Amino acid sequence: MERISILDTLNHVGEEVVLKGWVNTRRKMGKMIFIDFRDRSGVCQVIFLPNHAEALEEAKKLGVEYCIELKGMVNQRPEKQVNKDLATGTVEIEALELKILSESETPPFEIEDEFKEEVNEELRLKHRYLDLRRERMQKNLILRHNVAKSMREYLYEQDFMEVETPILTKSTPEGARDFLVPSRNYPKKFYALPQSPQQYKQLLMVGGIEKYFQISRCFRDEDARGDRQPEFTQLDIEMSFVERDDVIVAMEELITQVVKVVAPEKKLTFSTMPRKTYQEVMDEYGVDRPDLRENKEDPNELAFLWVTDFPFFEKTEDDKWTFTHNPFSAAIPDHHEWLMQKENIGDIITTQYDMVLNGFEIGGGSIRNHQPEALKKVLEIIGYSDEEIQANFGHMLEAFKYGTPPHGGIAFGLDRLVAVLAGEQGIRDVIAFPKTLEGRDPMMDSPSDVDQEQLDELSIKLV
RNA sequence: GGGGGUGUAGCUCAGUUGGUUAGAGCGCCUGCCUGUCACGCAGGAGGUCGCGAGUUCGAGUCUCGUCGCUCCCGCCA
Repeated sequence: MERISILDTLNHVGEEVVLKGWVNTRRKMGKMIFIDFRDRSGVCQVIFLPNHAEALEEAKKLGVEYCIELKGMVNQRPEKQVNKDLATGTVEIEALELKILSESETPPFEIEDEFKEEVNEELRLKHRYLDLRRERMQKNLILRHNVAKSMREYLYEQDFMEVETPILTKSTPEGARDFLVPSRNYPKKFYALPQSPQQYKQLLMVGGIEKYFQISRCFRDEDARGDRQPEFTQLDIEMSFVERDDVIVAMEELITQVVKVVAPEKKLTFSTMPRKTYQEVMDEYGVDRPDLRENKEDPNELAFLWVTDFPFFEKTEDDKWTFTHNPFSAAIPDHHEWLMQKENIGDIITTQYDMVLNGFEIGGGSIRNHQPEALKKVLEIIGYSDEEIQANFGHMLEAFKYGTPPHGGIAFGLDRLVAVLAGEQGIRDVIAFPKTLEGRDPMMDSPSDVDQEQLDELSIKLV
């Protein structure tokens, strides 16, 4: 007989079924035993009665988290025994046969935690495989899966192409600190893990892909936060032949559609996302990612907002120019001449747009400089020499010589978006295997020592 | 790199002015229980009070150091 899911028992009243899953809780009542039986779909109650003595005898051995296979009869519960707190509360499984597939030691923390307190996070991470069995993490990962799935479905429908870009890539001087990977074939040289697929996706536009997306892992070797991990996931998008409004409209439709599909219970504060300039939000709210919810206590309210018209450059402490967001961005058309003449640098506005949700920056992008001369001006303004420009960005300038389409795009922080939709404070609870704030994995115990032999192959000497 | 919080049973925590044998709830084990669903009742096991020094007749408690975790600032194009 084929296994069915626990939730599906509702559709099999009066039938014999086979269920597989885990023992959530036990209630031993002398001559009969109840268990709450759990699989990915939910929980239902099983009763072991003396008229099926063999199963009852086996059930006496059961502990929590035992993995079992069960043949049973799905019975409608009498009116008085219905459990309104349980999705399957109108039925009950009368156990006929029980097979223990796998015993379990007593878990280090309780899996069934509806009324329990928050468990120390490091302990959860050390036994993440058990933490993942808990309702909270199951819900969050299912939500995350649904978000990614609906993003893909929408983008496929809109004729976007999914393309993978390298994880072993090149270190660049600007931006966040890189994670480095030593090269064996080229002693003393290093790959870097990508901080984002930015350059690759633009080169895909040069390559004629026109509409690209990727759910891509990004790496930044900076100290973590509740909403920042050393590795995180972006929905990365780039489009050719578009202007700023085209991207904003398309992305607004994408996100609105995703929310509608995965979280229909959510209410949007604004039916179309308001757009405010950086100057406006700073004047009105004092932050560049204001939380515009009308009722911040309402867990189902979502206030999206576009912030645009950021200054392109700002001064560093040592009085040099640096870019505020992205060196590959174009200036707004009205300021393009200023950029080309390197005039009024502090007043130049970039095409950068950020999507803000309930006070979190969940996405950002821009129209790019597709003319090599314009990109070169940006790099000159931030103080790179011709040699540095050639070494670090020569491939971009070279590529842009060959009929580069105007293009622009965006990257969404998938972890943050899912965290807000899940009502979680931080992104670690929507990532299957996150790192601690110090960048450690307590379960695998990484980072870790390596053999001398490995170091020798890489020409690395530890100090 | 800086600042705050925190560390006591498997888990979540309490622990008075420094006082003699360190507690509770949950979990776990044993027994009883045919309608429980946060089952109930009776009994039981379980502690390097993060680690190390110091003060003291006496330290979970005070002092110093150290380590872990966590939150924030710096940082994060």
